[in-house]
Amino acid sequence: MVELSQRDKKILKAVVVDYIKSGEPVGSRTVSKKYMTNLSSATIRNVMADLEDLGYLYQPHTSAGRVPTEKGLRFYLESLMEIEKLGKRERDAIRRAYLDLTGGVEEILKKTSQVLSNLCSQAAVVLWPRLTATKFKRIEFVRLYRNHVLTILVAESGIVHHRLVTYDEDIAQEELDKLSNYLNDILKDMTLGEVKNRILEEMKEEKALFDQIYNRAMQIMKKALQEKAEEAELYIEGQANLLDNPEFADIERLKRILRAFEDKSRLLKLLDMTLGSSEGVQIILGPETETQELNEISLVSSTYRKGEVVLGVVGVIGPIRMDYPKIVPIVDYTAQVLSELMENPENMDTSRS
Amino acid sequence: MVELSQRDKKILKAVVVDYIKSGEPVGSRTVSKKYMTNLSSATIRNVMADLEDLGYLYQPHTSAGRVPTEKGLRFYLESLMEIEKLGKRERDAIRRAYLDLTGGVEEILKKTSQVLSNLCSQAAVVLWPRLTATKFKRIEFVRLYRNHVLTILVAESGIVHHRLVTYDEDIAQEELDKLSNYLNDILKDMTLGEVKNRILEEMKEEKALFDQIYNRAMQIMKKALQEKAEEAELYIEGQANLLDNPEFADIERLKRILRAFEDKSRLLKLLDMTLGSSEGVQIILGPETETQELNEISLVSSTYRKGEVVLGVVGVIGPIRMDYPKIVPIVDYTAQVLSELMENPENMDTSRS
DNA sequence: ATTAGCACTATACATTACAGAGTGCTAACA
DNA sequence: TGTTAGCACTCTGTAATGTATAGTGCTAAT
Repeated sequence: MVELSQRDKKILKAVVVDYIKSGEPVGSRTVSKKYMTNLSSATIRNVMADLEDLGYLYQPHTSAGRVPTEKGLRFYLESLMEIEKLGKRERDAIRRAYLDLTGGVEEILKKTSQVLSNLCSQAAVVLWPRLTATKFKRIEFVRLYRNHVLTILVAESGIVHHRLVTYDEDIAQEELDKLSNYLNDILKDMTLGEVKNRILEEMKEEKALFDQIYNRAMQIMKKALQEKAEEAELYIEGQANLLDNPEFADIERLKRILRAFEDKSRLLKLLDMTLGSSEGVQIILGPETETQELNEISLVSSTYRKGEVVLGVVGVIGPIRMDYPKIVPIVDYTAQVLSELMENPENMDTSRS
Repeated sequence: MVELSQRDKKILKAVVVDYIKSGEPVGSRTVSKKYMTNLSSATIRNVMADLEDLGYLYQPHTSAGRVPTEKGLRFYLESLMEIEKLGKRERDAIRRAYLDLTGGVEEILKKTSQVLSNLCSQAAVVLWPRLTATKFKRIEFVRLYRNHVLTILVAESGIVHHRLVTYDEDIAQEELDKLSNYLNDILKDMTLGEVKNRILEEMKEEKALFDQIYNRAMQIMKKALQEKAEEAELYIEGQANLLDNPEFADIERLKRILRAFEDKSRLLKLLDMTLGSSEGVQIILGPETETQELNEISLVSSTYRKGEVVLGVVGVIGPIRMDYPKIVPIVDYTAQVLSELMENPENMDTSRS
């Protein structure tokens, strides 16, 4: 593998930057004039031919300029990109967006997706806090009708999960209240991950066989906690923004992408990939996922946290050609602000005054 | 206003039907050949010219065929359309879709939007049961942090509304439990509309000034019931289906429509219009709403009910040129099935066996 | 009242021509 | 030896042109 010289990198960078701006293949003349006035277009041409041989650039046809390949883009993202610094004005705009919210965490998350999609002029996506990461606050059982119990699970963050479970006996509301009281008592201050484990564990023990109340409580609770794969655990916002990108003028392409959005499971998988990652912004290029449907888009994302615990993911989805230097710091900062809000929800109110 | 002769109507109908099928202006020759073999194209031409003068048809340019105007379409829908009968196969398909659902009403509604968008190959929309129409089942208060109470309202249908309210005093969880117990007691068996009225009414009375528990309960309950205008009270499904319509090949048009969908308030208003309507399917053509954003689409909708009480609306959204004879009965039947399910949720389980 | 026939018109489509942008290569230059 | 000017070549996009097609309105004949 040949090392790129300083000059090669500079030219590669110029091509990527210009391509990101214009969306069109960039020729040697453009690079020479706009980015490297000390070199002639002929020289640039030679270098670009080399870069093409090395797989960083690609030529749509003989007499066209060059377009970065996935490899070229990735190299740019890793080593060449100069992230813009976020201006005070933008930082304020992001913070201010949260000021007049009165509702709970859901509202904050929804607002976040709006902020991101507006500021970046692309689609934005927000993955909800994972159940396992948040703390248990309260459980409530409501008998709706025969054999059917509505379970309402409240996380410490204020997020509410509810679920209708069936139980093979019909339990009166009075007894359900006892069960929930019991559970509220013993599950206090655990994370939902711990809750789940504990329940699975204790159901194995003999005690379950003899203590009916205990047994029922555990059974219902277990059902309440079952992850429903279909559940919409994410917001997508600003899909219409995607239409502003010239690369999506092609209807067929657009259709593929919108369909991918409707079936949220694929996106979930994508976002899950970034959940485990370390701090900071991550960029996933569509082709890297090897998922046909996401081939033409890319994701700029970051996790948000409460203290050290990763809760979820926020990100921006757009075409592979995105204005990364602008978007990366926005996602970064938004995720930070969101983490602060998660840490201390009362902030929101005090900052209003 | 001149009355249309039988023949005029037949020709108008032919134009509309053919236009709905093909999406292109239909000429006299086509009508003569495909729909009225007993008449020559010249005769048809004369009639069509008359229909144009009367405002039922419109000619994009001198040498093109005719396209129905809004007036023409409306006339067709009211008096000429022959609704197709829904085959047993389709009826079964709709019923079967609900069989394997385990969750509550939300899941049913979501499924409904999927069913409609699939069967009609357009976007589908489902308006949730209005708060006021459903019966109160239970209220729960959870203290999240200082001055912040999470209120959880369960309707008899199993729909859960939750909301974070602030209260100017910090109330301990023990007291909140008392308050909710009190409310659960006195609000039993009322509809949420009645609940709201009763609370507003009683807060005026003097009792509120003296009885602190009573007072607090009412205050918080009132806040919990406040309709949040922004709340997403509807599902939209199958937006990508719209891309299959040739009329939406134009990106600009598509953009306008997707933006209209993102701002749900406009759609809500549209659906509200049909809420008050009598039984059966209603069709609203975009231009009739006089809302710029909805100008190019139309809505086929029906209410769904529990007994005599109208709960919400289901519908199909597509281009003004839609296959109404096919879609109307689908919407109609789906709304019926949905009403049955609302009436008696246990149906779902029994039919599974 | 209906229709055949004809002149007329607008669109859609294919063909052609041409300008523009870009390349690779060669030869000259510092 | 690295850089550059110059030139022939290639591909695309666009504008201009001609032609086929589908449709109309009108008139005169049935």
